[in-house]
Amino acid sequence: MRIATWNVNSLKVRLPRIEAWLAEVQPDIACFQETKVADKAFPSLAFSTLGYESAHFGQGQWNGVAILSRVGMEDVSADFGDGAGPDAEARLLSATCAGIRMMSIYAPNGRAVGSDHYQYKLAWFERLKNHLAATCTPEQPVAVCGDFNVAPTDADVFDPAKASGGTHVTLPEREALAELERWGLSDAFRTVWDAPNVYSWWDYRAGDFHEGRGMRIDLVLMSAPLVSRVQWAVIDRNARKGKQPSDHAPVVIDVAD
DNA sequence: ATGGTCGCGCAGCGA
Repeated sequence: MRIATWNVNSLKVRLPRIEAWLAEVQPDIACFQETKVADKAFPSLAFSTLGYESAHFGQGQWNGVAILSRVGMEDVSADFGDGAGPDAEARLLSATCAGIRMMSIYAPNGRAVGSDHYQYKLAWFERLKNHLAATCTPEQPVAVCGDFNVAPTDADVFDPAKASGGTHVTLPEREALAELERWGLSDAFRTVWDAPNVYSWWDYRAGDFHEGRGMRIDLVLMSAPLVSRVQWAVIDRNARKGKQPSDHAPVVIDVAD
């Protein structure tokens, strides 16, 4: 079974590339982030034509997350299920596909260390941990996939001192990730590859992609019964090349059926 | 050292 996650940075602009990518890579389950469309504008027909059921949680111009599956989709749930009310932004969608509790997440950027947005980011991760505890257990197959806007270690950043104005690499952000791991999740990519300087996002500006200046901030976190099934992992750099790419590349994880 | 490009939507902000 092939599981993928991709921050597409606008479903509308990216749809032709997404369709070609689905046909080529053939994921069984795909999570998308930053769809930037309202639910009524979500192109579910384009995906059903390719054999996928789909669910979307959007808000219009910003944010928005989706899950596609060709191995079934049940118990779709938008937003947090921690009982603390709705988030102001569309950043979390959950569904069960082939027995796996899938979550497509788009963590807040944080903008600047210490800003209100940075505090919202840290609070958002706290809610994600509570959402996990309230809606599933680490003893079942769980995959939290998406744009975490956190680089787990300095090996995941081209230059920690220059990275994104200080955010994405701070101790509190990394501690928020570690909290999710303590709950019972593992970074699936790192179970296959330990090489440094492998990235999933590169700024559009200044030729950063071609110069190799990026960060690995798109992650697939899996619970123990699922991560034990991992067979292969890759970040699909080809999807970052050519005309009108997203600034993120997909992360693809193969697990035994 | 600085700024650089996209997407949104039509000015300038967010990433």
